[in-house]
Amino acid sequence: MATKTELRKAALRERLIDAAEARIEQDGAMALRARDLAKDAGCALGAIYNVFDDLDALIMAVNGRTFQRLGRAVNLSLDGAGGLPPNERLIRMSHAYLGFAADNKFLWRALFDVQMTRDGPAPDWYREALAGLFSHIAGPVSELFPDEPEEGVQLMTRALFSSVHGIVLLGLENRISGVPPEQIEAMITRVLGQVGNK
Amino acid sequence: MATKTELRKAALRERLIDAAEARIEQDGAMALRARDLAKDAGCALGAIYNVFDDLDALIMAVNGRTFQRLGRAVNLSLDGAGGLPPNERLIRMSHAYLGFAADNKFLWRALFDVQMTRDGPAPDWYREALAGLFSHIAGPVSELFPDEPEEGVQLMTRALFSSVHGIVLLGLENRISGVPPEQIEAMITRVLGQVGNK
DNA sequence: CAGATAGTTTGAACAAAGTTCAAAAAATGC
DNA sequence: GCATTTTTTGAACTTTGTTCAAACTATCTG
Repeated sequence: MATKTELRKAALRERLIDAAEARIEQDGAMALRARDLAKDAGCALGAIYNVFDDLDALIMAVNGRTFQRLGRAVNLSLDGAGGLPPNERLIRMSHAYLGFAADNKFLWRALFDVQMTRDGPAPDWYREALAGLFSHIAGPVSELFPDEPEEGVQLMTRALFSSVHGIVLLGLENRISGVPPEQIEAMITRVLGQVGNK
Repeated sequence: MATKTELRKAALRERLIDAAEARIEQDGAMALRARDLAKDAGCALGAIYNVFDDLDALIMAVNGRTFQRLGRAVNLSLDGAGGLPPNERLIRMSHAYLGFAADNKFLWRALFDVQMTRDGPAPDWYREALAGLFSHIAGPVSELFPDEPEEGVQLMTRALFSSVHGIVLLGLENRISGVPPEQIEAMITRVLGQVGNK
């Protein structure tokens, strides 16, 4: 049953995720402060810890939302692209990935940053969300390599995702390399354009 | 002139970098503690700040060393490989990159992690070290694409480095995906094996 | 409805951790 | 050998995440 207390708890949970999402979007996950969040959500400092184990857990909750949005963005890029050659579909998805990362820099980075801090394995839903992304890529890849066994397709899928991820990661990191978005797009296109050529 | 004081300062600097390197290698850059370092180096807590602006600057000094070692490792992989086809040379370098990252996980990660925390651009020597890595890749790439203008070669070079970096990054991040090293190697080989095929 | 009991929320207090800076120690100059 | 400058020191300050005894609220019972 949903007691009054449970409802309040759920509402607070929501408000905290909202606040954390806004703050991460603005300043990045590193800049999250428990006291700021409590103010934003209109609750006591300690209340955060009645709802989340720690701030990392709260960031992970935000990551859950971000993963949903990322998945939708990548999916959307395939709308009406069913007839295109697999190469082209891979490029579209990757460009969508780049676009999402560029538009949601801090939120997107939080997706991969937090994991590095933690010790244990990522939660199940997290691994599943990543697997979901992979599954979209596996389609075109298996079309590109029809003779490849299942295992090889999986490996290639993972490899291509990682490649695009790396290009986006270093491309957006303008402290290190700083490349304009059109060039990042061009890099993806060139690398993926090669794939499957005999 | 090298006064006695300056010599001591230089020696302390060295000891601090040694200590920080050892600690990062063991537990990662996140686990660096100013008080631990002071004990390790046999100096006062405040002495760290006479020699480095802050702990980030110390980590960057360690990164300097790590970059040197990484550069040597990648170079070494080309020893006696001058006659190999460019594809093969790219694969060798990338495998060396993977090997270094796997053997120096925390130190290698510090190379790219710290930048994300900072605001300003990376120091000159850092960008130059990265450019040095790129330059080794540019050779084989321009052989693979002889008709490509300089700019396109640079773009492709950056793209390939980023791809390999992404594969290594996600491959070693076993909280997220956890792939055995041989498979990471296979992923690199497959992606780079495609490059340049017409 | 009042009082007792169980559950919830609160924010002051605690425990790190990076950084500063007045005072002590050391080096240098005369 | 004293005075002055420079260097080194570590206690103190600040900022954080996190805890937990106390205050508060809700629920139950007669």
